[in-house]
Amino acid sequence: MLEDRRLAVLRAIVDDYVATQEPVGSKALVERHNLGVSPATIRNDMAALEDEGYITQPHTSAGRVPTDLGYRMFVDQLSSVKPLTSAERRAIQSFLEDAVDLDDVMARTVRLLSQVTREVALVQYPTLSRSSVRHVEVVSLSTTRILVVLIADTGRVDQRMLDTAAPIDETIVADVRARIALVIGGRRFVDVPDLLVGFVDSFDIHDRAFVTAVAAIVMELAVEKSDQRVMIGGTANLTRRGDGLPMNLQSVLEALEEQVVLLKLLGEATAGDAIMVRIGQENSVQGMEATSVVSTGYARGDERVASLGVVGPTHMDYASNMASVHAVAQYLGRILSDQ
Amino acid sequence: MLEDRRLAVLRAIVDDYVATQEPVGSKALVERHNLGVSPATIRNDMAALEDEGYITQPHTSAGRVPTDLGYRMFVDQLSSVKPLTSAERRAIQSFLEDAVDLDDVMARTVRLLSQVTREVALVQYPTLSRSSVRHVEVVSLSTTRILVVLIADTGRVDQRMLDTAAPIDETIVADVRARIALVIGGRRFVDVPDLLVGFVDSFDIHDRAFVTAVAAIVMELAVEKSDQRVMIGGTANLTRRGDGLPMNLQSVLEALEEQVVLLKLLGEATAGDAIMVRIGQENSVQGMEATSVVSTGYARGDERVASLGVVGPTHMDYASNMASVHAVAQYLGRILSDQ
DNA sequence: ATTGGCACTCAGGAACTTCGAGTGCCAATG
DNA sequence: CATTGGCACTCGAAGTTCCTGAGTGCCAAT
Repeated sequence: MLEDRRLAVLRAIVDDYVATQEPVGSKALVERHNLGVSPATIRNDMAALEDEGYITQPHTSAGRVPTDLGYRMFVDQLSSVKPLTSAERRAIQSFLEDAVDLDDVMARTVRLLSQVTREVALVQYPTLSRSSVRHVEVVSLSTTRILVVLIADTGRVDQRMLDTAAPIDETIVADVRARIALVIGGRRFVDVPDLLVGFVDSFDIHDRAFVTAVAAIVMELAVEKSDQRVMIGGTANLTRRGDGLPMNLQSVLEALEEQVVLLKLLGEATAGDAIMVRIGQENSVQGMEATSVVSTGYARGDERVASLGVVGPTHMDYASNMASVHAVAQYLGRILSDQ
Repeated sequence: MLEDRRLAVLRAIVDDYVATQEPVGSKALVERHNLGVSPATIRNDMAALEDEGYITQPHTSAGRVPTDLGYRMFVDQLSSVKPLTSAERRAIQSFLEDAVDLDDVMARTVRLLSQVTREVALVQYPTLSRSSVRHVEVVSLSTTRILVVLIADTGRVDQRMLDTAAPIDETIVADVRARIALVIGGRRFVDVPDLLVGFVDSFDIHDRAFVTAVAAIVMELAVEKSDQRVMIGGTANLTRRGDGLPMNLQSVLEALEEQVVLLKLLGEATAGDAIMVRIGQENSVQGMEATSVVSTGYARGDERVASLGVVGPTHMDYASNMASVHAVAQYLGRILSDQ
């Protein structure tokens, strides 16, 4: 009972602080939320919450502000993800389904997510590893420059250039193209390295240098590059908060320019459709100590292919952002799967 | 003689203001630059310059600040583009030449340009129209989903998905692929629409719906989509300037999220290797009244293929930014051309 | 455990003052 | 006539002081 009210108080503090961005005091609390007790009682609870590390005072004689730990507790208490309104659902759906290609789908998703949450949105491209090779193409751009293109059945297209020391004959290019297509066409990306074992040996000794290079590139494309790309949008939302300096804008913008950082933020695979929330220092990225990340995976059919999420200040509206991230991930998965 | 000194004064004012960001007064001017006259004389000149609209006072009893017109005059006076140091040149070259594919080249260019200038950098993807079709691919991802891929001899790869009403037979896909490759393979992108006239008619009546759709997509890829992509980087540099509010960060960030805006900023084709400078209100984009753009074209071989440039506050260092933009454009052109 | 009462704290804002860089104008000068 | 030193004037920025009120912790009473 007593514990229950403490939690309610914490929840109320987070709610108010997220809404107003100002430290919240005991009196304001009892007014806005109808807890059936007096301010003095709340003060006792607040003192206790402060002892336990959930809230803190910016300075004596000011209200309380949640700590990272407080937000964590708040988020963990959040049981059910509140569903979106049907209008929102419709908007999402119709906005996404007009996309013309994978790039467009990703771009629309980023834009959608950033607009709905009013935070910075991140969307990772579908991983190749679980999908299979729809087509492989080897094209010569000039006599010493070859382009290797891999098309996945998700519609994702990756390419890589290769500059050769010696000029390459067109017939060899055609030969490599045909044979490599035969070997890996229709196979899963994860299997590509195994399939290519011994591939080089079947070629004339004179061409092996070239073929080796091509095979290496195909493997790189199939494995390494697979989950490297993250699209970002809505950075303007970082400036939205009233000039308060909850975080260092410069360092956040800098961090967000690094693909590696974005991947790190989206985090490792989460099980199932769980929504991951990383609060403040929980994400260990330099310069982003004052930001939180809400992310989740999305699936194509049954298979989880990548992640998406939003980045914002620790005092974000976790409940609604979690709902939005969840919903967008659902719809994105649907768009990628059906049709 | 008199006019000469006025120009010198204007130049000095711009120099100092760009360096310090603070209104510059007559006394400070004569101290920092050795104009051989007294502050009183400078004051007279400044009054004249103000009458002509080149400078202005934020308030009475403060120094002068250049107006857009003042910057314009300053830039127009800038005759020779000062060359970079050899160390800079080497850095640029080595940084760019490690790129593995076109995306990488673009990404590296953006990063380079933003780091060198410490401004926001924009780089447009090479236009297709002047280059030719290296390869065209039609792949079925599922029975009702077709992917069309166009590869340019610049190494640029564009794709687009097509969802069909009825399932499409694989043999037809192969047929279309072969025939369309025959028709447009090796031809210039600009000629593609002409070449496709009558293409559909050579197919069986039952397949025409599908073939028409594919042809339409190919044309779109070849023409419309051709110069739509601009890569951006270095937005963190917007926050660099001491908290002064020379421009509305939010609106600038918002504007920079729109591809269309970026294209508009880079502007129409400039003749030759001229460097275009748009100061303040000269670029008519909503929300970017307080920013300037320095841009130029870059060429692949002899043909100008696209633009790149930087965006920053009107009080940017025009001279050095122009030099950097010019140099990066040169090297980018070289990387794209040779090898 | 809860509550009303009460003294205490202290950031933020208002009002006021000071300081000095910078200006415009004018009379003097070569 | 362009240039210059002199001089009175202006006014934003920065510093100082004071006040207010939201908010606190503690205690005695219920």
